[in-house]
Amino acid sequence: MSKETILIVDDERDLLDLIEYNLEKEGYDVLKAENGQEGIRLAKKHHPDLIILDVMMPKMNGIEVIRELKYDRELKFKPVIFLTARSDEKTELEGLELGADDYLAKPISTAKLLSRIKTVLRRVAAADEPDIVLNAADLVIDRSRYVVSRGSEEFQLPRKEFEVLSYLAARPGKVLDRQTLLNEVWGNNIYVIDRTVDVHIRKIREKLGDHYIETIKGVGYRFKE
Amino acid sequence: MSKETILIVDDERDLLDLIEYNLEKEGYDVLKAENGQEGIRLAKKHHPDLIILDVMMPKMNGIEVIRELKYDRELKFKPVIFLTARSDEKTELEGLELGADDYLAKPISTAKLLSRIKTVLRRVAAADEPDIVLNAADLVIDRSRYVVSRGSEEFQLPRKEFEVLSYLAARPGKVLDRQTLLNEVWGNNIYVIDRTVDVHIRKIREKLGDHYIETIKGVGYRFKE
DNA sequence: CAAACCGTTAACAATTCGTTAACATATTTG
DNA sequence: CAAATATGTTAACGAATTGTTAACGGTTTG
Repeated sequence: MSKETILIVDDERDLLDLIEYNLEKEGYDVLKAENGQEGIRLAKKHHPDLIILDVMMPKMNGIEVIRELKYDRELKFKPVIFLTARSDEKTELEGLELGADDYLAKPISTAKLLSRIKTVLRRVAAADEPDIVLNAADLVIDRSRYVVSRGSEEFQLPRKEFEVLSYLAARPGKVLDRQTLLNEVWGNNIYVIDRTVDVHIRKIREKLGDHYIETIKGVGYRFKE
Repeated sequence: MSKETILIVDDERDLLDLIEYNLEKEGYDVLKAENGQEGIRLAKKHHPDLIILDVMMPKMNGIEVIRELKYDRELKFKPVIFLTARSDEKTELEGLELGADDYLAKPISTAKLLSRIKTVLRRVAAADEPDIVLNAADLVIDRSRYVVSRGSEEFQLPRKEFEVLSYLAARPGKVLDRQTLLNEVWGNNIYVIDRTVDVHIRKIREKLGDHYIETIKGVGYRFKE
């Protein structure tokens, strides 16, 4: 098992070096970025296992960085630890979908940061990330191409339908209720009526046939095993 | 056209930091290793574009590092610049098949090192271009002449349009979001709004027809397979 | 030095997608 | 079986995304 790579994004060079020193001592590979743009670039290039991100930065702040990273399928699910100087920044962060993320108030304690890092990395290691190409029933779901195919047939599903299908197909046999689907596909704090899920399921069935997704009445939906 | 990554392996921490400082100033990504083992590990993990390697190191010297790297398919042809303290070390190195490599005598001059790095990287970049002529769909994309042709028709695309088309056409079927295109075609430290991509796509479609590049709404663009 | 060209941005138009609401149908429960 | 509850289905609206055009400044070219 190779060392894990951690990307630190902070505009204070001193803090950057301090964290680097401590993380390297713990055996992590460290990437440093002094601004958001650079952080995004390094993240896209090296796919770190964890990102430590200062919320308050000139030009592009941490929240903007996160928004940007969420567009990248490879990085969307990377865990992030936010560094916040003021508690009201924390409030602002709660508006985002944070997934496996965490936050830490400045001034940071090195011991606390290390402890958080280990916790987050352990949690992520346990979670199984879906494959880029998913085989489910007689379908091939290719996330990098955004295409669903069955034999030589190809289906172009709009984004939400594609994501709902992906999520279900990645967990065949498992019944997922609407609220879970909304949390996982839409995000934790987007407020959308749960019947919206039904409509997307309907559209997926219309395109692919209705024998892939089963309805478990009173509970939710599941992808046929 | 992203930044190039350079791995420095040297047991002198001061020299390591000095080189790092200068390379970062020049816009390279820098990885540091203080011994051969660590250097090999970082090389395998990050696939740097160039390796700067001290010949004289305790435990595992530079020559052993190279022997090890030559076993790795991915790293076998990576260019290496050796730092040698004595001229007889250079003699020893000439016994190896070094390919695109180079030497530099210690104590090193920063200016000279930078100049060598640029030369080596330029040479590699020229040889490294996957295909000078790219066949995609019914198009022939000639990188050396900057011409796109379909049968006997020839199209002269401006540079950015040409590069966007090339990048997409080299990865048929793959959906590329705007940010990725900006990073890869424009480069990482260029600040351009992502809608600029749309305009270039539009112009490419205008010239070649709109059946080559598909829009994946909410995600990005892809070249038709 | 003027003209042409290129890359970028901004503004507006067109389109698609996501969501909701409303009604229909199915299933469960008392 | 009737009522209550849950899901299926459709259509329409609005928001989000992309298409398209034009203009501006910078650079290259004749």
